[in-house]
Formats: sequence, C-alpha cells, structure tokens
Amino acid sequence: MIEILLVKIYIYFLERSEIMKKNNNCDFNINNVGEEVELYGWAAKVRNLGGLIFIDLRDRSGIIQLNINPDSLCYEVAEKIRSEYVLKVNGIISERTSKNPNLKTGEIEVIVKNIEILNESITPVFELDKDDVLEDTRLKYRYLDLRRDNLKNNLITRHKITMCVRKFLSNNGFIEVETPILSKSTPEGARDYLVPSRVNKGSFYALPQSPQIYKQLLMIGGIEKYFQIARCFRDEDLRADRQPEFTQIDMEMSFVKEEDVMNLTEKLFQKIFKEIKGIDIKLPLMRMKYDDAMKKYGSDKPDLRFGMEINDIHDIFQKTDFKVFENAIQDKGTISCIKVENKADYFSRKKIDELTEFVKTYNAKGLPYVKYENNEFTSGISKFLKDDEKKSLIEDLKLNNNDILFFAADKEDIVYSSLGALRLKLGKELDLINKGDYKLLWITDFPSFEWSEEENRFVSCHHPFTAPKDSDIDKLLTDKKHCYSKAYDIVCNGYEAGGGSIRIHKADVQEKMFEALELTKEEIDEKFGFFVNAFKYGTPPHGGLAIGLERLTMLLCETDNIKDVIAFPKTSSASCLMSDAPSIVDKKQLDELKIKRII
RNA sequence: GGUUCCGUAGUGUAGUGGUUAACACGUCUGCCUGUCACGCAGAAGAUCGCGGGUUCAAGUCCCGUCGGAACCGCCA
Repeated sequence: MIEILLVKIYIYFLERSEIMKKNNNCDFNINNVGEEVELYGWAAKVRNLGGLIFIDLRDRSGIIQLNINPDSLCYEVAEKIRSEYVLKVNGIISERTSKNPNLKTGEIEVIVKNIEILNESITPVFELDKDDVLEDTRLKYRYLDLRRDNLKNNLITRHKITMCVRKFLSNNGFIEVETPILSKSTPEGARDYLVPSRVNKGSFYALPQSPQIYKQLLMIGGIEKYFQIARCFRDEDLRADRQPEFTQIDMEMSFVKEEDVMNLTEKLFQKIFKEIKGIDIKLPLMRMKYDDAMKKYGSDKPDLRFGMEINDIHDIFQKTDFKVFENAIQDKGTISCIKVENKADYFSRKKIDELTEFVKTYNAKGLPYVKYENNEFTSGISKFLKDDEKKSLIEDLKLNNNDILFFAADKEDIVYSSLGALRLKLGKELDLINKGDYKLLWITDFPSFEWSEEENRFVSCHHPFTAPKDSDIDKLLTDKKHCYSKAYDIVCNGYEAGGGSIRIHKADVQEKMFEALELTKEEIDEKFGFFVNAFKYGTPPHGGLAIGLERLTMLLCETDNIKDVIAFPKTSSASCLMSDAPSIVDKKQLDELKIKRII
C-alpha cells in the first residue's frame, strides 16, 4: 500500500515538475479551435486593458495571444506579469473576435485557464520589438538579441545550410572527420592564435587557420572523400565580413582534377540555393580567369550583378600629352576607365572630390574624369584629350550623351584595385544591384605567387600546397611571376564564398615549392618535416575546397555584416562585449604554464 | 600599424560656448473589458565614456585616453 502511495506521490510530482515543451505557439491555427493546449514561452508584450489582459506569448516559433479574463482564477497572477517573464500556460484555443492579419496565429487566441510564472525577468535593457538598437548594445546583451526574429532566423538559416551540406556530401560518399584544434603552427599565411602547453613548457600549440594539412594527411591516409564543418582561427584584424574565428565547410577528395571538385561544389551550391531560397542556379557556372577578372573588375571576387566593367584604354593614349597618362605609360603602368551611363549630371564637383578621396585610399593619386555632354567632352581632363583620342573613346566605349568616364593611370595593381573599388561603390550608390539577385562564378588560373613588398620575396597566392599548372612546374624556381596554379575560387555577389585547389602530391614538387618560397632546409624540416615525409608513402592525387560558412550564410540571409550570422561574435578589436574575453588570467594559471607577465 | 566617423536618462536620438540638458519609446503609479505600436493622466529616471586643458562660463572648443563602427595595410 505504502509503495503504491509513494509511486503515486512520485508521479504527482513528476507531472507537476514537468516542463518539457510539447507544442510550439505557431503549431496552431483556426483549425485547432476548441483544443486544450499547454504552452511555454516569454511574455513579449502585456496589454492590460483594466479588465481584459492580453499577453503576447513568444517562443521560438513565434507569437500567440493569451486572453485572461477578470473572472479567471489566474487573473491575479496575470496582473503581475511583465516583459520577458517566462510562462507556462494552460488554456483553450479559440477564435478571436477581432483578428490580426499580421500574426501567423492572428485568427486565434488562447483563453487562459491557468498561468504559471516559471521565472521573472528584470526590465530588458532594450525593447525586443525595436530594431533601432545599436550593435554594441545588442552584443553586450546577445542573449536578448537572440530572442529577436532577425538573429534567430539567421541562425536557423545557418543550421539549414549545414544540414543541407551534411546530407549532400554524405550522399556523395564523403565522411565527416574531425581534425585537431590544438595543432601545429605554420609559418606561411595568417598570424596564428597560440595556446601554451602546460605539459611541454615553453611550447605552444597553434589553433588551425584551416585544417589544410590534416585533410591532406587524411587523403594520404586513404579516406578518399572527407568533409568537416571546421572551426578556423586567424589572428588578423577584423572586417565587416571577417571574424577571428569562423567556420569552413572543408572538403577534400582523392583522385580528382579541378573540374571534379568544381562540378561537385557547384552542385552543392545549387542544392543549398534551392533548399534555402528556392532559387534555381543554372550549371555549369561561368569560369573566369584570374587575370581577366582583375582587368575587367579589378577584383578576384567580382560582383557580376551589374556591369560597368573596367575598360582597358591603354592603347588609345600611346601618344598622349596628358602628363598623368604619359607617366603611367612610361612607368610601364596602364590606363583604364569605367563608364557610368547617363549619369554625368549626377556627379557634381563635390561628389567627384569625395570619390577622389575614396580612390586615394587605394593608392590612386587622383581621379581624372570627363563628361560627355551634347556630343562633346566637357570638364575634368577634357582639354587634354586629342581629337583622335576623343574619337577612339567615343567609338570604343560607345559613348552616349550624359555619360561620364572615370580614369585611372598608374601601376596595374593600383589601376585595377582603385577602379574595382570605385565600380563597387558606384554600383551600390547608383542602385544598380537588384536585391535578391545571385550571380555565382568560378575564378580560375590564379598565379602561384604574389610579390610581398613587406617580406621582399614571392609568397603563395593561395597556400604552399597548391599544385602549379602541369605546364608551369618548371617555372616554380625560374619564372615565379608567370607560374599559374590549379586553384579556383567560387565567388558570389562580390564575396569569395569558397576556394580550393588541386594539391601537390609529389614530394619533389612540394619540396621545390618550399624552396621557391625561400624556406630553408631546416625550416622545411622543422615546420613540415612530418608532412613531406608522409608524401613519400604513396600520396594519391587529391584536391579540395573550403566554403566560408558565414559568408555563404550572409549571402543567403541578405546581410553584409558577418556578426548577423554568428551567435556570439567579436567586436572589431576581437573582444567579446558580453563576456569581456579576452581577459587577464590568474597568476596561478600563468605560473602553471611558466609564463611571466611583463605588462 | 594607418585613415575616417561615433560616444548625452534603460533604449534610440536632439542639443548656436550662456536658465532647471530636450523628445520618443521603455519603466513605475492611477484609471480603463477586445487590445495587438492599446488608450488617458501623472511620476521617477543623466558622473553628457574617462582624464586633463582653453574660458568669466564646456555636453558643446582643444589634447590625451578608453570603448564602438567602417575602410587601407593585413587576412596563404
């Protein structure tokens, strides 16, 4: 008897204490009228009319209206409810007398039979239904910001993308493998985040900038098709689209060529865009060589949602009298321009001064321009143009009245980067970009190396494991400037959404590459010895790609701020306003690591 | 490392060197039974980021500092 009683008491308390949420607010609609429901959530809004009390109950799915009548037994409890109180509600779904078409559940409400305050809340620092709250305030109270639709929906989109990726790659024979977070510092590339080792005093792990070496070792290890939703770390300055820790959809395949990786990747993109946005991406994507992209768009990640390409007008000005152009030609630079159609009247002197300042940040010395109005060139540098030059410009660029040309004459990289940046700025400013438009393409044929002024040597354009074109292997040591690689980036709307390459799989080529990067034998041994050694044990031809998960999510969420797609992001000084990381640690912790504080 | 911008009640903003620093929302109190941006009446709420300087007088001007944002460099 006593046992049965104890069980009954146990079950009674079990039921009383149960808070497993079984329903979502937005599961219900007009068809559920009359049903008894138990709901959990937060009080988003309380409207106390003196008699009737309305409460907007919010859970992850959305809002449903609670209706508490003065003759309800729980009226006294309901009167105490304030914003963001956590509630348990029992009641009956009923049809509203006055409906709200703005709510998913706007046709119904819950006539509350019982309401329980599961937890109180102090007054929220900002109103959750307002969208003019500044970013730093939202970052400090990120957990409140997460309750808002915008951030929540972005995280849901992010989740959908990773689910889609996992499904797709798994169905295509890939297996997900995790690689170490505590890994080895690599000299090339970004600055490493370092973690001191307690057991091995004076030694440091490095957090991975990417799982590059590990995934190649997985190929050597016979995994054949690998992927990972991989957290990566780079200790470099932040940007609106760059965080110190971020996530890559990292993949690698054995026995493949460029086209194999690209074909699979674009199918994955096609699937993601279809599932998340319902957009059909036509395959194959356009392929554009790096050199062409730089010449035409001044960027290795061109935004193809609008035209206004850069025009090479170097040949027209071979005999120019205009000093700036003349100098550019003499210094073996180039002259290019962009044409803004039918907008000459938009560009006031003040506006052009502003743009001049803008291109100066890209090291252009100025911004020469001419307007074409009433069939003649006016203002700017028009008086320096010769008749044959004018004729060529009109014909080659198909000028019409009210067009304006912006020139750049300098070293190639300055010309391209400044006009490329100007093109983007004007594209946005003149509203030439259709919202909701997605233009994907591949950039191929990257150079293997780029010259680093700072280090006074050639450095890898991608990374030192990128295979050179078969025809360029001999150029690794002899003609680095013209050595091209089997690398490819997938670009969307001006963002590098992903990038990869076919890797070097021959030990001798890899060693030649390290040599080309002017690493000494000792450095190679010390940094990559294990890696080079592994290459000697039958390394399959392999290649892969990594997709920037945040960039992709940004594109699909139509935001240009990476913080909008990360649950707990860092500020531009790499700190967390919520937790105050990074922070000073106890002396005891430092002592254990044998680290001495000197600041 | 560099350039530019920002910092004022809880939130978001306004604020000619010169009264008690203003407005909206929020908060609190009272009234209010169909609201959904509820309404009405009232109240409380400010170290003007911090430190210096100029001035008879600084939220306002100057310098420094801290914090935030964007960009250049950097990010294989």
